[in-house]
Amino acid sequence: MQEYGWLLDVYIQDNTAVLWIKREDGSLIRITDSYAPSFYVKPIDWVDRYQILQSLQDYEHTKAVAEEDKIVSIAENTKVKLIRIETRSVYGFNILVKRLSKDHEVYNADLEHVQLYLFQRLRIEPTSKVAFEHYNGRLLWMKKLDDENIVEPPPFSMMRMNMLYSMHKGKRELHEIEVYDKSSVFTVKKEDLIDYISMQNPDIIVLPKCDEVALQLLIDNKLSISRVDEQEQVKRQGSWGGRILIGDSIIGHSAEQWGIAGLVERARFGFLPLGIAARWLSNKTIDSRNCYELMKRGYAIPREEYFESARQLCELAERDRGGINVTPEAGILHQNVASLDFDSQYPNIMLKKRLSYEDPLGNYDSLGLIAIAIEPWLRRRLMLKRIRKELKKGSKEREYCEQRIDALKLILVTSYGISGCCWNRFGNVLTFEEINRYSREAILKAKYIAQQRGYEIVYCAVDSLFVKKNGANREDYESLAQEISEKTGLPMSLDKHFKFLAFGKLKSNGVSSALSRYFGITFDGEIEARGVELRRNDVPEFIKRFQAEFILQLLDHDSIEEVIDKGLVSAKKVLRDYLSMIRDGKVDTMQLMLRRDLRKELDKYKVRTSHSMAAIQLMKEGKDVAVGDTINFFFTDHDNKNPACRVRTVPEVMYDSVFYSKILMTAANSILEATGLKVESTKDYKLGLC
DNA sequence: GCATCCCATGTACCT
DNA sequence: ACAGGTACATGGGATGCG
Repeated sequence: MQEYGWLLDVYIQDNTAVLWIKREDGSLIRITDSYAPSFYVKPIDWVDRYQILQSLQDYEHTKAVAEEDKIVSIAENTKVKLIRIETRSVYGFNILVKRLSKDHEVYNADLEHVQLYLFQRLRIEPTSKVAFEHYNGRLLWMKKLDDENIVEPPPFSMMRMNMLYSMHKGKRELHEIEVYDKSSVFTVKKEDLIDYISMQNPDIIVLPKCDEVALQLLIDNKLSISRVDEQEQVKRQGSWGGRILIGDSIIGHSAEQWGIAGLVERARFGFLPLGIAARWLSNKTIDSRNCYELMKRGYAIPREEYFESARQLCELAERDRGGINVTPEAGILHQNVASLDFDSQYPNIMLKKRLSYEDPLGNYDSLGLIAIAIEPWLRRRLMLKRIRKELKKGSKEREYCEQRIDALKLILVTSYGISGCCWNRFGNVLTFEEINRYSREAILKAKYIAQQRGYEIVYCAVDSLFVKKNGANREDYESLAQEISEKTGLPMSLDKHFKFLAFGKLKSNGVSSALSRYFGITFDGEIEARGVELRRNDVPEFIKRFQAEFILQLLDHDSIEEVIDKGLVSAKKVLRDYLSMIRDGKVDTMQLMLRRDLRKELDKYKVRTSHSMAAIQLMKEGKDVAVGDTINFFFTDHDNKNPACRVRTVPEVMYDSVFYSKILMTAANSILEATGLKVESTKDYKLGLC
């Protein structure tokens, strides 16, 4: 009987492929499929070939041995006679690969088994909508159904939880679990958790420090997880018994930011199970897509094919340069500025110029590996952007759409980033440099065209151009972008139309302005900022709120005269209000917390940074602190000689009002300095302080 | 002997 | 194990001062 559903998870267990499918009625079904792992080996000569074939004939681990013609290098593209070894088990596979790879080139040998199964046998991306049939739980056939135009993600349910610990006889113990439901939070006792999970029956469970916590939970609850390979299952691919377990912070985003839609997008691009797609970084994810595309085309995957030739230093200096930029004038308030951006500049360059690892200069017209891997996804992202325009702001559909767009953006940008990276199996520095060269060329051309049309260049960086012209309106800027698109062959569009815009001064020398540090207000009345305090994650909420308010009060006016007359006055009032709030000790300490990530083990810190000191305090209180944790702390005595006495993690002591006044002033000053607006003297405010 | 400046270094965050 | 860039604290040594 034919059934329909979505491919929730796939993994290899006990030498069998296990597929979990979420059916349309919401039920979950587990189906198995046979899997015989295989790889290739290249004989050195005919004697060697004979020996390999002989030695494997009746070997206990081999199921079948055969010769096949395969392409083994993207650079050469010619077929080579390889020996294909099909093994009886994952164990046998590992033994044979280890033995043969000592003296031979082996192929398809360093991919995960689930990848080999998906690429060679199932050939359907996990999370896809599928039609299938099974007999007694054995897969008979499965077909991918098209759901490419549906913005809504598959109906996978997600549950997010947080662990609360308590101290018991000097030992840290899991006490209860906080579970986040759509809008509410409630706690579940440890012993009730498994019942609760069974009741809610989520497909995806999001939990902090996924692997350790998940394993411990399952072991604590004696849930048939004693077997080593099941523990491996959880650790390596984040799935267990039809549920996907992922960490709460995934590749730079939280699980919510990705959303199921974003994760599905990543899984489909990587041709990977959701749990793996959620934990693998971009290099591996893109490698996965590359390998799939190559295997589909008759390639055997080499262990490494990274290319970098030795070159003269002067040649390097000439070629290996990043994007150019024109430093903006700081200290003045620009009016009527437009920012024009090349859309997906790097991916478009790679495609248009046919640049790829194997053809770094784009000499041949054929589609290279990079284009093969990303072209469909660049097109898909454009389609999603078109769909987004039709979706209402704040609607669920729009959010799904945006999650997909963001996930693809990361993949596309990263495919440029890894093009010349030595960790990339197929990487080639020449390709990377050539992309940069075209990027420079394009932005130079854009600059030239804008100047020809009488626009003043305010700022120009890798893929964006800030221009202004007296009396120019939105349509003028749009047609300029249009012209640049046509002449460079790379799509460019108007991003923001600023009423007022200012660039931050470089803190190090105070003169030239900083790259990518600006703020302004658009004609839609929206504040836009890059790089300044209010955009920084480690700055206290109170300071960020202040700076946003300060900029709004200063710039939300119709003319520069009004900014000077009214804006400056009301902004100064905001500054005074916030300063007195700090001075009077009225600010909620939670609003003054700095957040900083612990990026290595505590004992590895050479410098006693404030957040590492805070982390030590937390540890002494019995909290568990680990790499990757975000430390929340605030300053109680910033100038204390002893770094350990400067900070606190819990708001039991009064904050250091001098310190917070100082950074508030800095946040205000960097705005005023950037605009060049004269305040009599910022010392005035300091007087009010002491 | 102590405060202050200078600067390399370490660390984290942003685009 | 994406690249490239900035900001800013720390702490040891140099310098200044009494």
